Amino acid sequence: MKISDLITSEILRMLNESEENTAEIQRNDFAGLIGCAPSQINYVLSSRFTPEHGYIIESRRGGGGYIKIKRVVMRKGAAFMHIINSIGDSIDMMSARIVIENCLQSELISPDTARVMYAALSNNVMRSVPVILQDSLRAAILKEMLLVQI
Amino acid sequence: MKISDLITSEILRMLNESEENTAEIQRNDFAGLIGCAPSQINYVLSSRFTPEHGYIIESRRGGGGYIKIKRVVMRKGAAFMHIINSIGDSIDMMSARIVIENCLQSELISPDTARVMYAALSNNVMRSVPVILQDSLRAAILKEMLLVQI
DNA sequence: ATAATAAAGTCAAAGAAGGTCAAATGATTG
DNA sequence: CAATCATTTGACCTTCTTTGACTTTATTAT
Repeated sequence: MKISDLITSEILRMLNESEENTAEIQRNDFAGLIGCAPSQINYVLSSRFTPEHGYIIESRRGGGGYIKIKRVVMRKGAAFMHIINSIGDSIDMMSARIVIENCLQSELISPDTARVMYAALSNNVMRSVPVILQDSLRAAILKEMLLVQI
Repeated sequence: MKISDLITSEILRMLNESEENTAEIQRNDFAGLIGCAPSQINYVLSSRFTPEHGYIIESRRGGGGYIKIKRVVMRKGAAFMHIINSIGDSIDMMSARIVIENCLQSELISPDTARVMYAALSNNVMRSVPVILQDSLRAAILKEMLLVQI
């Protein structure tokens, strides 16, 4: 019964139906169709269709305005390098989860591998080092694990 | 009559009734139904529905949040638990390597999984924490990763 | 050009969950 | 009986969602 999920799945449906991996919407109309505040479309886009998730957004305001959501498809090596570079020296658990889910969804890694990754980054592990070191440790572990996937 | 036991049996009932070996609850509603503090649900989950017990928990916060309890089939059970228990709170890299090779030999884990494990325990990772913490960190990571192999 | 109109963007507040931790209490065992 | 272990509770924290008021940008009609 979550509106965000409805919006998400509707966009995904449009993307799947499109030959171009592109969905184009009119924000206000779309919001009216779903039955939500227009700004909620922005919320969904910025929380689930970011470059980290593998999407590019393009839009125009004013009369005849639109929002275009493009799904980008990369080859494995390039995709991983991109992901690894985006991690940097430090990452919090939320972002790490997004990275793993994204890899899983685009089938860059198997569910088995994802589970091992989650395990290596779990709270139980993080608890064994001081809080100040956790984000950098998490980044180090995640990057190493992604590196061997290439 | 212990409330924890009530919660436990209620969850088990839901699992048994489910075709998917999955129970999904709304923490606050469920707590209200049972008549206990919401946080007690967490207590029960973390004391009786852990990976060691053969369950995987997944949850989301915020509006429309939920807790999903999945029962997983333990196919490797006993031998595995023995290995995990033998690790203790601290392990050096040589011993860790032996553990992984052992699991690999006995086909408890796949070569892919072994590679991820080695990555998570690599020097690059260890370098990000003080030397005194390295052996305990290594043990924590290894145990968590083995635990999800069950 | 200007003004009116038609989009989309931003941001912060409020609401809706679940998570954590430690203190208090209760149960078990040596 | 003391010590340890398990349970219960509540206060506080973090994350996710929803909404709406206000801003910015583009187009169109005057």
